[in-house]
Amino acid sequence: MKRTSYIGELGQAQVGTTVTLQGWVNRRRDLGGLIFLELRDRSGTVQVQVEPDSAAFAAADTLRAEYVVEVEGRFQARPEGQRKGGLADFEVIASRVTVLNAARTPPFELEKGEQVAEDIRLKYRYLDLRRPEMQRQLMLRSKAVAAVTAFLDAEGFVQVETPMLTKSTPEGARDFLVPSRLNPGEFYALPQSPQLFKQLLMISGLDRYYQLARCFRDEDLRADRQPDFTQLDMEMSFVTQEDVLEVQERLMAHVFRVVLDTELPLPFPRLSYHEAMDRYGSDKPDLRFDLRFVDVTDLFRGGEFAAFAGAETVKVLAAPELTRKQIDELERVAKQNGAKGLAWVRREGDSFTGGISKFVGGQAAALLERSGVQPGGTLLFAAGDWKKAVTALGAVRLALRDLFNLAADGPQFHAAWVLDFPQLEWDEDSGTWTYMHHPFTAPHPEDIPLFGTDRQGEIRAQAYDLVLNGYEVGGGSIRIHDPAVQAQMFQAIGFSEAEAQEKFGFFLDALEYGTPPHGGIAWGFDRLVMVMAGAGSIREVIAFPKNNRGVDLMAQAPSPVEDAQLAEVGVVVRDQE
RNA sequence: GGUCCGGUAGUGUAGCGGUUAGCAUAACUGCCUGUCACGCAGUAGGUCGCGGGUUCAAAUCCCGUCCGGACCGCCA
Repeated sequence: MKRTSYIGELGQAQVGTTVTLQGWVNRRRDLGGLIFLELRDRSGTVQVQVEPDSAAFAAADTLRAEYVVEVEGRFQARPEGQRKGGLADFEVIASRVTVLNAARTPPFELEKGEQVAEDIRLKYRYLDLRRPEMQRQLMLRSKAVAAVTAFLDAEGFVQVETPMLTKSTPEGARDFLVPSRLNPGEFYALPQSPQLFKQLLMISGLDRYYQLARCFRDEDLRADRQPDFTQLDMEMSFVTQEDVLEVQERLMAHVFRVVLDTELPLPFPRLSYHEAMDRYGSDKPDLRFDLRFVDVTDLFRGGEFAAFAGAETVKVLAAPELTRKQIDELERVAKQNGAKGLAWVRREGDSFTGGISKFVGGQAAALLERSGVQPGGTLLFAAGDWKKAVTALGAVRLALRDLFNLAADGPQFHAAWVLDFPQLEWDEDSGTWTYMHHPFTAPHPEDIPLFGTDRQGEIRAQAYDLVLNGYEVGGGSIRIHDPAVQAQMFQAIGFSEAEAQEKFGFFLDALEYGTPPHGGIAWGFDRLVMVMAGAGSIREVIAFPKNNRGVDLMAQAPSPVEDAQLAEVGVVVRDQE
């Protein structure tokens, strides 16, 4: 290799030596007689000076932004008074400049990076990825992979790869389908997660498994959701929930220590699903700030304000002083998240004005005391079914966070566990019970007798979510290892024995051949890296992401295919209307 | 499927009923020996996303549509 070092490795020690560097022209400052170049590689940038009588001058004169060049020259300190700190204390006096490749004028200025429309950055992703910020994020991700691998390997986890072409299952997310040429009319599905395979590995006796698994879900996208994404998938045998959480906390702390030099306080705080929903209106609450709901259901029950009088739940959130415009915006948020409206009052002295204040006269003292609202501050109310009310107010809580930058005063990272999810959830659309996590999640043993009773909605699952800064970065459970409990579970969700056999027969068979108690978790690895990098979107930490319509704007995927290809796999495309 | 925001030279934006569609930056040409967002002078660059409507007149107002983004539904 002709290159003597990365640019970022240069420093005082190299002063006086001749170096050969290779990289891209970041910037050219042509003073006529004298040309300055900024040369960039993945490690940094350095200034190159080309003097008019130098053999390098002719080549340097032709350079433009993003040309690929090799520069040979003397590395030296800059004249005093022109040292700008760091590598800008030094420069390379070029003796030779070789153009390794010319470049067309870039479609956007790389240094404008973040300000450029994202679709243009995505179309020219290879240029966007030249930006130091993007390279920093990819390198951070790479470090996180290395840290995870080192930790889990040391803890005795075995890395196993599971198939990408597998069986479609009817439940959960929509599958991506792959036609089978050798079995016309039949399809593989891409895995939504390696769930059954990792459980089978426990049945196989591997005891501890992990994998950075690519997963695929054909659902609508969000800033933190891609159709293909990466899970750090783990499973352990002969463990209790407590064992899983303990390893996970040490793993997470290790990753933050190695990658970010940040200590996460252990153990992580825990709250139940019910507490999380009841206080913060989310099963993944952002706990960098507290701002919790206050229950005031009793103050309004049977009172004069009809909208609150008969409500199952009335919650209130104490906000800072808000303008009418801000309240309108927050009401819009509440409505989009299922509320009928967002009632409010403003504190003036020891009473309330505006909004629904004429209905709260009698409750003013109690409201003041319970909410602790500051003078001038606003109380925001949500009422209705418990779940609807808290969910809507939870969205308002996050809108307030964004409005007043509430997370800024808290810790940079806040990790917590959310536990005791319901085993079953009533699905209003289908009028049936369904699982909340997945159908292999083990219930709390003492709740098992509730299966099949009218209290089965109270069954708690041994399921847990890892929440970081308001993002669900991990979720898992202890699994059912007793075929009899598995049968009860299928029955509860209206799965006939025949259906269960057809969909999961191989797995149910396996359960009967000596299944150890086991449990595990999967991290949404892209999301975790996003939070660690301080990025606002998962796309910022994925090299080649898709946009929010699932389109790869660079590769132009998806795309139509040749009729001959379709014929080979036995697929006929119907006209769209 | 729904709600909201946006679309004007390569890029980022101003203009919001009558403008020669402006500014910055990038690009190109010339000048310039210590710049570092180099500077100076000049040149070129626009289907104002697309279609329809209102109007004497539309980048501007209305409707539709396409594209981009955020969110709801969905995502075990």
